[in-house]
Amino acid sequence: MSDKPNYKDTLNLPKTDFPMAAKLVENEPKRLEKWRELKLYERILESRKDAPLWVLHDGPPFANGDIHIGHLINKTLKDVFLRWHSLKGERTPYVPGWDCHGLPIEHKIQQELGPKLREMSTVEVRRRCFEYASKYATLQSSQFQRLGILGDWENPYLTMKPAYEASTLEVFARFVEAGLVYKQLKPVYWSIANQTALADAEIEYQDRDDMSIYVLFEIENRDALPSSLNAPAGEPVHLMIWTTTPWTLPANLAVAVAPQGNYQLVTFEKNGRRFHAVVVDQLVNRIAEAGKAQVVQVLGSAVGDTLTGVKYRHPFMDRVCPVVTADYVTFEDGTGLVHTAPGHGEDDYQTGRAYGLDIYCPVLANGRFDDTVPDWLRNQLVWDANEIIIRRLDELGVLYHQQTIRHSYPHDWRSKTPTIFRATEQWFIAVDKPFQAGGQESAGGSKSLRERALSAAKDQIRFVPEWGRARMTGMLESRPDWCISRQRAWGLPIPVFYNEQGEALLTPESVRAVARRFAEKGSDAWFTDSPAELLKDYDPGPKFPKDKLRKEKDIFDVWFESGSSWHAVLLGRSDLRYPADLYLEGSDQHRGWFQLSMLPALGATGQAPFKQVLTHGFVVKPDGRKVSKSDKEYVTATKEIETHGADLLRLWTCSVDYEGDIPTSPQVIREFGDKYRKIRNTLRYLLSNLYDFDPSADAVAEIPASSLDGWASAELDELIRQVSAAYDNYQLHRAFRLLHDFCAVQISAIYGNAMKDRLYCEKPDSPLRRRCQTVMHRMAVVLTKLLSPMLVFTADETWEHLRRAGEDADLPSVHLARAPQPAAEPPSEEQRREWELILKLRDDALLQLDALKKEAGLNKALDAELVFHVNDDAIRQKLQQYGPDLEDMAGAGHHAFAEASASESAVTVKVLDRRNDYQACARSWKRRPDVGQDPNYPDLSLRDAQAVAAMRS
RNA sequence: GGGCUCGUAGCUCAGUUGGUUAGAGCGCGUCCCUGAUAAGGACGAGGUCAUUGGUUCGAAUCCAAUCGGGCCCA
Repeated sequence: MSDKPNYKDTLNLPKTDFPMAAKLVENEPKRLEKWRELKLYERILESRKDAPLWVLHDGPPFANGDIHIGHLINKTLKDVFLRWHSLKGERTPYVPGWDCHGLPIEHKIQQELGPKLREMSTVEVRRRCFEYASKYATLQSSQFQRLGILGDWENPYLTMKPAYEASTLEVFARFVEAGLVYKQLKPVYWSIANQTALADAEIEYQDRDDMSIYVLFEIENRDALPSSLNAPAGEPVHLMIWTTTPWTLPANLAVAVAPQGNYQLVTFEKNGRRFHAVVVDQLVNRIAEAGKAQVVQVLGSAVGDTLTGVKYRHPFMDRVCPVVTADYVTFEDGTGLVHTAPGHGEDDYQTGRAYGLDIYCPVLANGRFDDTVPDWLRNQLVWDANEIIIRRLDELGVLYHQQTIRHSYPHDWRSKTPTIFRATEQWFIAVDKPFQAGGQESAGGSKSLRERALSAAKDQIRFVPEWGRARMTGMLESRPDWCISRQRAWGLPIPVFYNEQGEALLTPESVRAVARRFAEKGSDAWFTDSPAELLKDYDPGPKFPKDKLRKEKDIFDVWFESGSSWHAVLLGRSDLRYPADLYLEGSDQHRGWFQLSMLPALGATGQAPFKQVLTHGFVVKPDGRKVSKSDKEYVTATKEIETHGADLLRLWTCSVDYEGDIPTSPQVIREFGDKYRKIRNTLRYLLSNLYDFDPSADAVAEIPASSLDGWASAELDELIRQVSAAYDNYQLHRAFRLLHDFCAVQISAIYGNAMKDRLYCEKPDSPLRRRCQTVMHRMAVVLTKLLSPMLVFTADETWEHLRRAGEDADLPSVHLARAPQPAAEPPSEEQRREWELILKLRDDALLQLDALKKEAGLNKALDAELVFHVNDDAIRQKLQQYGPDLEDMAGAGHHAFAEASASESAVTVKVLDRRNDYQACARSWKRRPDVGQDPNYPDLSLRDAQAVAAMRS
């Protein structure tokens, strides 16, 4: 220690227990415990029980595995918006949910059971699935809670709960009532090995060698051919098609052409034999080459559209079929004419429906042909049929060419065998059939689901971002009827019964009868109870004797269940309301949950289930590409939370523009820690300078505008306005940046830095110091509140270290507080210009200080003096009101005024090195002319001398 | 292949109805402070606004095409 007088003890140096290191990982769980004891969620709702409701309806994640980064982003966004609305004083109940039924869980259980599966009953398998889903719903619940998501975690909704199942059936009953449910054949992936339908998720693509063939179909009505083809009189004319699945030819019911394609009638010669065939112009040469044939001549051409009306005779089935047009016809392979079998392909099926063709499928569940085909094919396995059919076509003289190709082909992922497309009976909801919604005559009259959905998307829903509307509209325009049946065990049974004649019993009341049973016993009842028990109080009439009924085997598409959540949750709970204010999910849900919630809601009530739809993008690697689990950039949500704490992950989520892709990696998140620390340290600095400040006793009522305090106060008001607007518009990254930059610039670089001298050196209760503390205290309160939706843990921690007054005084948590309001109207234009001038002078001074540092070794701004050259009395008087701000804003020791020369602008600042002119005050380190003027304290400036004297008296 | 969408400094973001040398914060570099100290401050270097071609007196901003991503389909 030096023997110079040490004045450090006489300073009001910052003091606080608020630690610099957050130790989030260690401390967050303790705070969760505090909230639990406080019953924070219930308490917040209670404190807003008469306030307007704001309802966000949670989309149910699948109850499978740990939460991942997408869940983290989704739930964080929901929580932040809920908390913002709560901060604004609204009542924001939040009921989380889980999607529990479905294939992934059923598969998992099947894998676990292995061969034992065959010995188990459906009910036993379903019980395992139930346990599995319960386990993961519980696990994810705890992980979400660890993230700080506030909600009714004691009473979440699960789609497999009996009450929920019954509610889903009620939605179905309304569809039945509206007359929109029907049954029809539709091709699905079919595993011959397991004799079962397969979902998309059960398909894996493997390379396979198949025989591809070019086949000639003879045209039946030659007079329908466009004359521009110049078909030669008296000779047969053919359509040439190409297929890699010869076994589907018996089910051929049409040939599709591209409506805008340019087709030619070509005379080919192969092995000395001539024939005329229609093919697309750009493939003529490739066809000739492939078949080692010559193009003798091109007879004529015609556009695809003009070929409709042409009919051809099937080469070995007794039928005549049409030429149709389809958009999916391409000219990359084949002939430009596509063999169409509506019972054996998705595209073919759509075309078949469009043209009113049969959905004909002569293939049985065991992969063998039925009796509707010629003798020579009957009972043949489709794979064997390939060769038989090719041989037959050759014999008939209509096989132009055959060659082996290797292509990627869908396989059953369990048996590893190739699948086929096979038409089976499925249940549908009609989207184009007009109906009366839910008995509400006023709700749109007699319109179809599609019309209602399009109209709702057009002008009844707000989309964030706005382009969601276009995306949803496009999907609604093109979507086919909704196929709601699945051939699975783990799901909600479709409550249909069949009598001995195979007629279906499906009425609103039969569905409701089953729903009542499910509400009591859960949907397992479908597998344990008899039809008579399931229909207990319902009389289906003489056509359907209860003791002779057979139960449907199909279950619902899980989307029908999650898409009915508005009914089970929003209408089913008294604390919520229908429709919801907001649905918020990833942008993939335009097709998924958003659309498939809208359809049931419109079908049952005529009203969309949400007023606003918000979507967020997906996580990608820093280079913008898709991430996979094996990438080093893959982020494991649970691991990141354990490493950095939830608040950091939450803040990071709020910092990115979620409308687009979200670049992420462990490194990105780690480096983001700087932003958190900046905010935390700024809060800590504010708190540390408020240790002796009691807002209810020490606050200064008037903050003069012409002061840094006035400027800072106005900046804070502006921050409140802008952050509030950003939250209201769901622009979290904007809110984050405003808050962060306010900490970094307004407080840390400018205001907080400038105020050090007076905070530390003025006597504790000096007006100047108290005025600054008044502003800083408001800053701390405002920042804590505005940050509280994002930094739920840190803001609450800050709250505890903050001495509070008024309505905030007794609140045990910041999450019970109300949003901050600006203290004053926005400043006048004139006032704004005045502050701009002050900050401009500050910038000038800092540049000069930097120059002096480099040129003269002036390292401490306190050794410098700012001299303001002013040639305007009004400006001088204005500046003088700023007092010590004029030196403190640049960290200088002293300031003075001087006359400006006429050539200079109204006011300029000159920075002077005063190391050889003034003494430095031993206490404030400010170098100024008044040091030593008080004989009792020869080493102090007057201000410091008075401060020390006051404290020692 | 189709629908929707994105592409501004190393990173995260601003850039209103087209108008002076394209901004901020962070990071980085250099330096300062040591009374916010595993903190704080100052200054500085970074961009052919994905590319190309149009419209215009003038375009990051409007139009078209191309390239490269993403989501959903096929």
